[in-house]
Amino acid sequence: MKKLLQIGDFARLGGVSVKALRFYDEQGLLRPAHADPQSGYRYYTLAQTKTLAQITNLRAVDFSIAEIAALLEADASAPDRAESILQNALAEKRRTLASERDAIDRKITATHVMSRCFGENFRLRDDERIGAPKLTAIADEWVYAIARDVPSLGAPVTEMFEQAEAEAAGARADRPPFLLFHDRPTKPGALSVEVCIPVKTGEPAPPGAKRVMGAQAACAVVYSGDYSQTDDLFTAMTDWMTAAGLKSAGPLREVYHRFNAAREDYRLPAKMLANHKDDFLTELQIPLDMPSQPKEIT
Amino acid sequence: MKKLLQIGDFARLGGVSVKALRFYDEQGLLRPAHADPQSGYRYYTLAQTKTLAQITNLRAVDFSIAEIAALLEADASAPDRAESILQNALAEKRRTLASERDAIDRKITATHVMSRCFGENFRLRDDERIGAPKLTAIADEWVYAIARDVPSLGAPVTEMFEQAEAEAAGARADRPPFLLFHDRPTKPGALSVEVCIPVKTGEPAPPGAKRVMGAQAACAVVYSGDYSQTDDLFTAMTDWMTAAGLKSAGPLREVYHRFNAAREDYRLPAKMLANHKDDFLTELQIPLDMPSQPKEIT
DNA sequence: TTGCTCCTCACGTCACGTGAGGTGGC
DNA sequence: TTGCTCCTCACGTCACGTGAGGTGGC
Repeated sequence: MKKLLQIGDFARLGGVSVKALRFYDEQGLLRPAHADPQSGYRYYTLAQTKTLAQITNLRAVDFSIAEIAALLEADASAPDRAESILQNALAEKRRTLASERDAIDRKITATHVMSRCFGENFRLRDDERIGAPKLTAIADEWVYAIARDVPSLGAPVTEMFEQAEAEAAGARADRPPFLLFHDRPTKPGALSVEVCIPVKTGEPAPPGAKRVMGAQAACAVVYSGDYSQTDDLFTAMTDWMTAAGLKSAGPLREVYHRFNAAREDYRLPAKMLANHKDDFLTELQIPLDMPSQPKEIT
Repeated sequence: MKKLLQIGDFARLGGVSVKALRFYDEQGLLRPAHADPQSGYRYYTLAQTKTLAQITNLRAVDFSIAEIAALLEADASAPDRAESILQNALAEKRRTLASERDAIDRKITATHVMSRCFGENFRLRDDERIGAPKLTAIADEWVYAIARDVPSLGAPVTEMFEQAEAEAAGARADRPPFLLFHDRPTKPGALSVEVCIPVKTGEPAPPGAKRVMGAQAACAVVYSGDYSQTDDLFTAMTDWMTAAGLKSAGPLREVYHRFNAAREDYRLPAKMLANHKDDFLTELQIPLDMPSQPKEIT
């Protein structure tokens, strides 16, 4: 005759709450060995500490109730394969935990960066056309790109965009085009730039498309109005970054959220178009060099 | 005249969802610069990207909405103290994040331990009086303790418990008493044991009480019935631990969840008492040496 | 006029914790 | 009989995401 434990005793022995046991019952993870149909009282056996230990051990390393249910199910229905199923699940959980730890490390680094940024109070200048600098991530993008050395910005770049938009038209994605400033001009005085038109990323990869890498961290500022402000703003941003102790890593990016397009046949969504330069919306992004080992900074 | 942005545009520029902006409005974190009373449409200015950047930056390092609200409030109502308030909040968040990272490290270690334990399938032997071994933490405890070298278990230890219960009676806590086996007997053949009666931990610390340290990880087995099984079970547990690649660190602990007490005046709660030895509930706990650097184990 | 964007509810998330109000068992 | 334990709802958590169903603006 097996000894039956009341839910409170079983909970204390197992180091869980009575509420948790009722929840596991409801979820089908751990049914009491006996339940009084009259009173509803739940009774458990010592043998059930095995299942409970499996549950608490798996919960302790962040398995969800659903995952645990699947593992217990495998244990019951396919005991011979259960071991390898479990080892695989543990190995994958390890990878998940490792990437969570990396995410936390990045957050710790970010607090150090913010400690210095906030001293600068997130203010570049008192111009209502200019937003506040923000820390952000830049996603990788599939784009149709044209790279070229140009003598100056303006007309030559516009022409590159016209060409790229026309060629990308069929596969164009709904995301804003941008310009990369590569810091290796081949002729003195020339600018090395690359125009990028985001394209749809279906299978297969669109012909002629390439992948442009983003950045885990970047400093970004949005501004409205014409492009004559770009130079000044870039200088202000680098000053601000210097004051905040940040270093750039990678090419400057100018993103055109709202801009003027000469022709109708680029199939641009209406939200990207602005007829007057006062309505332009542009963003400058500077990828940041985030220290990967924040431990010594305090 | 300030340029007003629709919620969708503002969301895209800020890298957040429209739903998030509505939520921040509702929570009072970021009210739109203008709201059309007729249509309910929300409109934002570029200047508001500053507040949005503060929100997203703080969210990115795990500040809650309530914490951010408090920080923004401080920024608005006490601008001179805001900087130091923020630096303090960041420093504390850093500590929180660091301890979360440590917790994740411990979980990763635990997955390695479990990889080996599950191979042993959490089964010691087919005896329904014996529960499954589980991994658990042992909490620190305030106890009234008596340490002594005894020639054997049984009567001498019972006497120590009687004495300790009697002396601790007034301050006794509702937790089970336990016995520590110290592995440094002073005479050959003698056992060095310490009986521990948990006491209430009010202020001030109870007279004569001492703090017994727990363990971050331990292997534990619950069994019912009399104490003649202890030796066998301890051997089985150490065998199981060896097979699972675990090492003990610290004194064995025997916890008496349900036991026989000769006298009524110890003020023991009824749930701890058992008149017959078949109803005894006892737990053996072996503190574990958890490797703190799991990185090299794969 | 057609799309597109916007609006306000209402509900779901995840693993329980926190009562409320009532009953069963020693 | 008195406490204590147990029961079943019902609701809250946290920061939004996911529709449903409807309206406003270019």
